[in-house]
Amino acid sequence: MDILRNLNKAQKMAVETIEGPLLILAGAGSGKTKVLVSKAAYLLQEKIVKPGNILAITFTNKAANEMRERMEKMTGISSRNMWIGTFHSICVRILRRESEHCAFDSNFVIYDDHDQQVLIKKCLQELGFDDKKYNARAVSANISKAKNLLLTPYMYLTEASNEWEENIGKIYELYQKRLANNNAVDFDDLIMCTVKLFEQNPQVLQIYQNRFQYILVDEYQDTNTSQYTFINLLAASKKNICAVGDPDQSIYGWRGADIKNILSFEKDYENCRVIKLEQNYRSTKNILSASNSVIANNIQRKEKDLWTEAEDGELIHYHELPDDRSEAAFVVETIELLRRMHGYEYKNFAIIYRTHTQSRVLEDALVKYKLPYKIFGGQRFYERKEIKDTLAYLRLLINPTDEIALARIINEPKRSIGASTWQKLETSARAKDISVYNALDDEATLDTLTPSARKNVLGFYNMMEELKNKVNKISMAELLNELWQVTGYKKALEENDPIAGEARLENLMEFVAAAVDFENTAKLAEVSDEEDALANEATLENFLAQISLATDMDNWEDNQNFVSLLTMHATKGLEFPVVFMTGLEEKIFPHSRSLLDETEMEEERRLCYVAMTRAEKLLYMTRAKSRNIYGNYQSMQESRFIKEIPETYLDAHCIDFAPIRSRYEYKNLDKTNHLFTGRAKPNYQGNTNVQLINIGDKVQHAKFGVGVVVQVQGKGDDIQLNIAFPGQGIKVLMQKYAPLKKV
DNA sequence: ATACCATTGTTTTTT
DNA sequence: ACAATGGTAT
Repeated sequence: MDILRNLNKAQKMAVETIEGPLLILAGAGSGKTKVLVSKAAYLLQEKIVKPGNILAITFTNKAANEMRERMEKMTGISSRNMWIGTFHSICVRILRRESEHCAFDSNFVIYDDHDQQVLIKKCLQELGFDDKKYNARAVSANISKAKNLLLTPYMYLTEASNEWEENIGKIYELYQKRLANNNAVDFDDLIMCTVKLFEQNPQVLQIYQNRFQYILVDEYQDTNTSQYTFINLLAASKKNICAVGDPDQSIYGWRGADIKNILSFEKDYENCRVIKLEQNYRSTKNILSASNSVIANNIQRKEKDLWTEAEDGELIHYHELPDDRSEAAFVVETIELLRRMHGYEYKNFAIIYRTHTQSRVLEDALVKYKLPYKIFGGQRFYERKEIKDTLAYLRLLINPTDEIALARIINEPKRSIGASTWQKLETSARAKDISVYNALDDEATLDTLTPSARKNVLGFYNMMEELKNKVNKISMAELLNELWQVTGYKKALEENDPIAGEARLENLMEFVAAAVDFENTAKLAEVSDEEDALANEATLENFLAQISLATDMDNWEDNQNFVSLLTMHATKGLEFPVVFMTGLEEKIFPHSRSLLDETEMEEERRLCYVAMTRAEKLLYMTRAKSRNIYGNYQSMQESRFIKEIPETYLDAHCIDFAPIRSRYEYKNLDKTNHLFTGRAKPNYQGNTNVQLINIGDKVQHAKFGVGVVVQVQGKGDDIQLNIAFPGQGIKVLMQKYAPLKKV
């Protein structure tokens, strides 16, 4: 019995307990993933459970992919029919199949954060609310909170106790209506709609209850009310639910996660078994002891005893630096030192921080030192303008009622369909109660436009109609190329901005690659999968859904060699030989917004615990005495979390200003012929105009065209160029700012 | 209709 | 410091 061989006693018991409710309290680094994978494998191989009867829910796509891969490797059984995914992806799948019971069609689109804000702003306008008092961000946070608690607009309005809440309720109500008009849902809807679907259609719920005989839930401590309800509905009949989590790692309270869900699991399920995994296989004794000391300061907590057989290891390295730039330089120099002297590789390092903004200084330092790195944060690739534009086109093709998408691209590239024309279209569409897209070829609507606008609008409409006919008939790559061609998008990129356009075109190519990849994977699945063909089909709808739910954490590739930069939240579930925790300062970490609230402070402390326990061998903690915030320097106090680590585990250093400072001031690095020459190629794409330009060179400028350099002044970062552009005279340009390219 | 400038808010964390 | 917005000039 291979599956059980490499497990300790508690782990083995957790795997073998398969009937009835089971709670696994898994401390950091206790082999949680291993247990989950083994359990799924055990069910399939030893208990002959069909893959289709297992539902495994993880917190991230990355965790889902990892589970899938490891399980297939362990058993050799295809996991294709097994439902593994995040709450969101599982719910999309269910909603697509059951859309007949819902307020939308099966080709619904998923609005991201940005689309959501745009729509809320429109609602605010429509209702005549002051968008200063009701800013879109705050409103969407409130709506999200309501949805996480499964409150419909009606319920919210009923419970509203003041004017603000009443108005939020009204906005919420209209927002839902507009979403329905656009055949769109937001992230929170995915879960809430599925729960409502189950509650209102017992016969549908029953189908899924019968199907999912075994349910595994990862990171149970981070479930919110709607997710909790979703799980409970599904598990209600068979009660074969296995929840895995660690209350000490609950860090998503701000997103509605309720730590009570895991704490009351035993009350929720009678005859529940509880298994604790307390042996840590990840970190050294010192790292573990230090982490345990910090988390012990939380009052609201179940005692837990995490231990390890590992050696003591080095003490926690704590360094105080004069400012944020020296902090960054220190981190980068230390990485390079460890790499050269102690045989670490770039991929062994993680630099982590509390907020994304902190990454900028660190990135600067990495660029200067020429280290390869990758920043993980949000959905950067899919948020690029050219990608979002393309997505808007695609969304419109499958769902013409999507007005947010239409508004985005109707005049992108420029087709002389401006704000006033849009206004007329929208007014007319509202009056006739049709979508704006349908108004585009409505005679009465067109009559309200100027002749030239009419021509442009019709041209756009016909173009889109022709593209629409090709959807799901030609390959994704063909469709994309055709789209960029006929819409003139590619041409506009090339012409308007030859320099930046090139990078954008590369992104578009990367997008094609992603599409082709999706198509291939999905086609593979179609062949082998009778049961679930619909959900895996290589359709544009499914491709878009996958993208909406994708993050750049998903494509984490272990074989690539770079330093990882990420937020503390994003590190959950990951581990690194060497971890740098930066910005250990009051107001940064713990964050200023949590200083006054004891509950929030405890969540910050759990976050600290999560971050510290990511480290296997070495843990560095750093802080700056002074930090650039909102553009000017502020003096910072040491984080309380440092004070909570007993001195016996700490090796503290304070690096003051001169003369040591120069060592950590990377500005002068080249001149002093420092020990680091940097061999690796950075994957930094930003400032690529570090090119040698001399008098007489021909250069291409984004706006002025081709010119000849007639004079070069200054040096280093401040090179000033005088360039003669035929017919436009001599322009004086700063090389670092000017969009220039040598020709 | 567009391009440019001034002003504003924005910074927690994410599917 | 920066991005996003809104207003004004072309």
